[in-house]
Amino acid sequence: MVTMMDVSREAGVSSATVSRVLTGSAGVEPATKKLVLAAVAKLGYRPNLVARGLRRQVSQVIALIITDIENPFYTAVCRGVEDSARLAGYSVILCNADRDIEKEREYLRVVEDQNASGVIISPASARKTDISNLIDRGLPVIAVDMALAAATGSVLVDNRDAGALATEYLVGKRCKRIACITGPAENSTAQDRLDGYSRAIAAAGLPVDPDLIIYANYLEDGGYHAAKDLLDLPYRPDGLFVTNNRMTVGVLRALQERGVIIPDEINVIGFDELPWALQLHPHLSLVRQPAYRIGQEAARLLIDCLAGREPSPHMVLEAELVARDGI
Amino acid sequence: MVTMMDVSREAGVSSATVSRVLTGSAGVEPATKKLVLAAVAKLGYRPNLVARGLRRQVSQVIALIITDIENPFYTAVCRGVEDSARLAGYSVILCNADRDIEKEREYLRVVEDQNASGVIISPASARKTDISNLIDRGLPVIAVDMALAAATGSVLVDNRDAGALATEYLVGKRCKRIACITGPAENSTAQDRLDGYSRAIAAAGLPVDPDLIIYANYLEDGGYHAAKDLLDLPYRPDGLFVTNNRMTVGVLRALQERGVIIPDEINVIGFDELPWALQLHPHLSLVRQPAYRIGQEAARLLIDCLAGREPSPHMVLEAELVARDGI
DNA sequence: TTGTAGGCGTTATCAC
DNA sequence: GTGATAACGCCTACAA
Repeated sequence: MVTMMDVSREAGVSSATVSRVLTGSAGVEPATKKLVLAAVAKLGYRPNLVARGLRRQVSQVIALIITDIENPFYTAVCRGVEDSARLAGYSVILCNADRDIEKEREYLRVVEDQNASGVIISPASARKTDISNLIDRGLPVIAVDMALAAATGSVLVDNRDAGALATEYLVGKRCKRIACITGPAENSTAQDRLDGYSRAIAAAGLPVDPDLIIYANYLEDGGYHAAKDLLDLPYRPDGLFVTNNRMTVGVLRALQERGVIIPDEINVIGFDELPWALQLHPHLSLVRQPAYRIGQEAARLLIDCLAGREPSPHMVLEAELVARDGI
Repeated sequence: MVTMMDVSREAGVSSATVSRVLTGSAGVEPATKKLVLAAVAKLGYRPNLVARGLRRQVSQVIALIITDIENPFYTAVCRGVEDSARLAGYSVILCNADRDIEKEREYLRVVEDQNASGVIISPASARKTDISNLIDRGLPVIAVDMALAAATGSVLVDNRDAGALATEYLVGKRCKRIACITGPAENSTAQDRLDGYSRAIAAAGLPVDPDLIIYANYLEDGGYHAAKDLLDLPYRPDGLFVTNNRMTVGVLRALQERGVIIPDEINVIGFDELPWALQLHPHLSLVRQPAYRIGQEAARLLIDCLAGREPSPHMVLEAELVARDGI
C-alpha cells in the first residue's frame, strides 16, 4: 500500500503539504501543488478512507436501510440513492431490514459502529423505529416512504392524497362499490392511503362499507386472500384499490383463478410499480410514487445536511396516476 | 462516544487488558475479565469499528458487487449474502454495477479504498472484469453467476447443464422446432446456456437452425423483439427457451400481443425466478438457480477464506427444473 | 507557504 | 497476567 508518506518523499515535501493538496485546503504554492500531484499520479496513490474516517470522525459512507429488497419500489429507491451518492463521492451500505423491527435495530447499531456519515431509512414502523441514538450523535437521518418524527429530513409523497387519487380514478370509472385492500393496521403509510380512500369515497357520496376494507400484510398472499374474500361477498365490489405492489400480484392471481375480468367485471388500481405489470396487464391502472427520484432526492438532502446546507430538509413529491383504460 | 479508555478507567485496568478481553485473547484472569465485562455493560461500550479497521488493516465489511439490482435473481442473491454475513458479524456494502464495466471498475476501487475484507461479485464480463488489484493485495474474491479466472473462489451452477435441462424439457414436450433467446454474445454465462441448448438439440437428433437462435440484451425489450422476430418466421418455433428472467417478461408480452397461447401453440421455458410469474402464468416452466443459496454459500466461502479455511473454495450448485404442465 | 507533532481508538509487541 | 508504548494512515493546530 502506498501512503501519504511515500508521496511526500517522492515529492520532496512534508506529508502535511500532501494532505493540504489532496483536501484542497488553500495556501499551497502552485508549483508545490504540481509537484505533489505528479507524485500522486506516479505512485498511483489513493487515500486510505479508513484512516481518514478515524481522523475526521466521519466516513464517506451513507447507510441505506430499506424495508424489502425484493420489492421493486425499494430497489428503485436504492438506485436513486446510489447514483446520487456516487456522484458526490459517497459509498452506500445497503441494509435490508425486512419489515423486522429487531433486524432494523441491529442495523442501526452497525451503522453507528461503522461511523456512517448519515442514514437514509424507510422505517419499519413510524412508532417503534428508534433513531434517537443517531440523532443524539448528530448524524443526519432522512426518512423515505414513511414519516419519522425524529428524522432530520424526509422525502415522501402525500399518501392520503395518493390514496384519494387512486380512489377518485375508480369513482370516475363509475364504480359504485369500491373496496380497498391496505397494509398492516399499525403501518402509518398504509393507514394514510386508506384515509385517502375514505375521504374520496365520502366526497363521492358513496356509502362507506366496512366489509369493503381489508387489512393485509403487504405481501402477495395477503392480497390474494383479501381479494378472494372480497369476491365472496354477497355483493361483489366493482372497483378495487390495492395499496401496494406485491399485494397487487396476489389480487391478480385471485381474479385470474376466479375468471374475473378487468375491467369488465371489476376495475382495479394498484400502488407502486410492478415492472412487468404495465406490459402484461394493459387494464391494470396504478398510482406510482417516483421511486427513483425519491432515492435521488433523499441522498441529495442527506449530503446537503452533511455539508451544513438545507434549512428545512423536508420534501413532498407527487404520486402519479397511470390510468390505463384499455389498449 | 465511550472509548476503551473509559472502560479501562471504570474497570481499573489498562486499555490493553480491555482489548484482550474483548478480542477474546487468552491469558486474562477470570476475575479481571468479569470486571471488564461489567464496565463494558455499565457504560454501554461498543468498539469503534473504524479504529479497529485501521489497526487491524481489515474491516468487518464485505463488498457485494452485483450486476442488476432490479433483477429478482440478484436481489435473492443479496439476501443470501446478507443473511449469511450478518450471522458471522460482517456488514455488507452493496454496489450495483448495472452491467457497466466502468461502474464496476469504479466500485472495485472504492472497495479497495474502504479496506473491505473481501468481495463477492457477479462480474459484468468474464474477460474484462479486472480483480487483479484485489487479488494482489490478498483480498479474497468470490465470483457468483459468472466464472472469473482470477477469483479466489466461486459459487456457480453449470450453465451448460442448466441450458440442456431446459431444452430437454421442451424436447420431452415433443417440440420439433425449438428456439433459444440468449444474452449478449460476449456474456459467457449466456453463451454457456446456449451451448447447453445446442447440445440438447443435437442429442435429440433435431436440426440446428441458426434462425432459431437470437442474441439479445438480457432485458425485457430484447426478449420482446426477439420473440416477435421468431413469430414472424415462415415456420414458427413450437418451443422456446429464454435464458433469463427479464427477457422472459418481454417474450410473454410479445406472445400476448400476438394472441399466441402457451402451451397450445408454443411451449416456453424461462430461466431464473420471476416472483410473480409462477402465480400468474401457470403454463410457464422454468429452470431456476438456487439464488438465495448461492448468496449464502458465497458469503460462507468468503468468510471461510478470511478465517484461513477452505482449501478449494469452488462450489457448483444444481439448477432446478420447474415443470408446469398446466393446472 | 510549509513543516512539526500530536492524536483519532484500537491492537500488538514488548517488558515486567 | 498485566501494563506501557508504539504503531495503523491521515488531518490539523501550531510554529516557523
